Amino acid sequence: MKVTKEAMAEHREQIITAAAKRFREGGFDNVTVGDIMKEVGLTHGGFYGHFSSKEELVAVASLRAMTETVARWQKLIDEAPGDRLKALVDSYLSLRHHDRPETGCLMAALGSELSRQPSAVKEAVTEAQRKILEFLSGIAPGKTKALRRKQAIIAFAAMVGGMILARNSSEPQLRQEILDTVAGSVPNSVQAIS
Amino acid sequence: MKVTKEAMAEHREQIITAAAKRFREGGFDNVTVGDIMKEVGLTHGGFYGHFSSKEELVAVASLRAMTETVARWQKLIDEAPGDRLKALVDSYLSLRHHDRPETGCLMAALGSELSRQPSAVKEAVTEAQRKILEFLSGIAPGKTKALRRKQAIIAFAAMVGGMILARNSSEPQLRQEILDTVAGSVPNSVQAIS
DNA sequence: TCATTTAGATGACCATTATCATCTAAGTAT
DNA sequence: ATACTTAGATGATAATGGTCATCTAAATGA
Repeated sequence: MKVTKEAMAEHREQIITAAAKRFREGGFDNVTVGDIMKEVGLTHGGFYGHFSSKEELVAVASLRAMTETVARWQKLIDEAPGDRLKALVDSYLSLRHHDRPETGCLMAALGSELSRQPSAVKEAVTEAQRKILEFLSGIAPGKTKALRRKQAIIAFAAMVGGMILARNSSEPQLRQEILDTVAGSVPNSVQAIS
Repeated sequence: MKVTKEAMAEHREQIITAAAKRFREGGFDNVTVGDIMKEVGLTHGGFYGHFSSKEELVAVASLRAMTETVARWQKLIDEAPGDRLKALVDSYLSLRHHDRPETGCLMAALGSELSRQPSAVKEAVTEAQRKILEFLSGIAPGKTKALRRKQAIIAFAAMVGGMILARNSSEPQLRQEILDTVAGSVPNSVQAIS
């Protein structure tokens, strides 16, 4: 069953997209090549025509997830009036994001697993992380560039940590307390170090 | 080869301790029952005399790791002069902790995997998390109880997020920048929301 | 239109692992 | 000491999952 060149390219895209979702949802180890291919509507064997190994897909899909996220953030702040960083933080630390790791931030969904991946994966992620910090620096308030950079780092750390803590709280009340408290603190904390 | 009652209890402890280490080092999925038993000096089959399943060990070992951490923190602040929260944060966001996930904070080492564990595990972790927040509330500066509680949550989120971001930066420079920036911010951010 | 190329399907292989039944030798209670 | 109990060793089992060789049918180029 050969397929158009375009169809093949599309399949590749679909595999990456599906992987980026499923990995964030279930973790790299618990999602199989077969799972992903089935979701795309193909069979497991065809996978190795697109990627040389699952590890390669992990790298590509991780990058994809982070790119998606920045794109979503960009759209969000374009529409946000007033404090753009605050709008972003509130959206990040929302129940909606909490409930949907599969379309959310890669770091919050897979942060601890990522750090154990082979260096090829880690390097790709490092690059993407750099881009995220640059993006956040761009919307952070602050007089100097160095200050905005600091604010970006602090905000991102609080966002990722806050979401991970919230996702590990089975009590809805505690979960909400964490989300609200961290969200409420970020803009303040950021202004405090001026 | 039967063994003394005390020896058996000790074996159980050793299994939990080894598991708590290996899991933090390699992730729940990548460490096998056999790996852990081998580290203790026993064979894989004996495992099921101590635990009903690997899942049970995951829960017990997670709890153990968090308990260990709080104990270490207690010891640290007992010896720390001055700002206790700052001392703790600096120690947490150190290169030493960065390099040794296996003896460090469970949330930083396994945070994203934990949230996917069955509810029995998650509930145990939630309880431990509560204890950690109470502990941090106890050493946070602030006039009112509510304020100290907020500071505790914010600090913990920044610590966990900061360490995860650092562990995902393959560039030593970026890594150090993240650790330093987040560490430097926490006490400030905490005072800012008063 | 025909020959060539190749994306994907099929099926198998092999390694890994959680789990368990069975066995044995060493503690423990009488 | 003797009989009973049981922790741990051994080995098996069944499921899972990454990878690849092979096949086939459709697309492409001449």
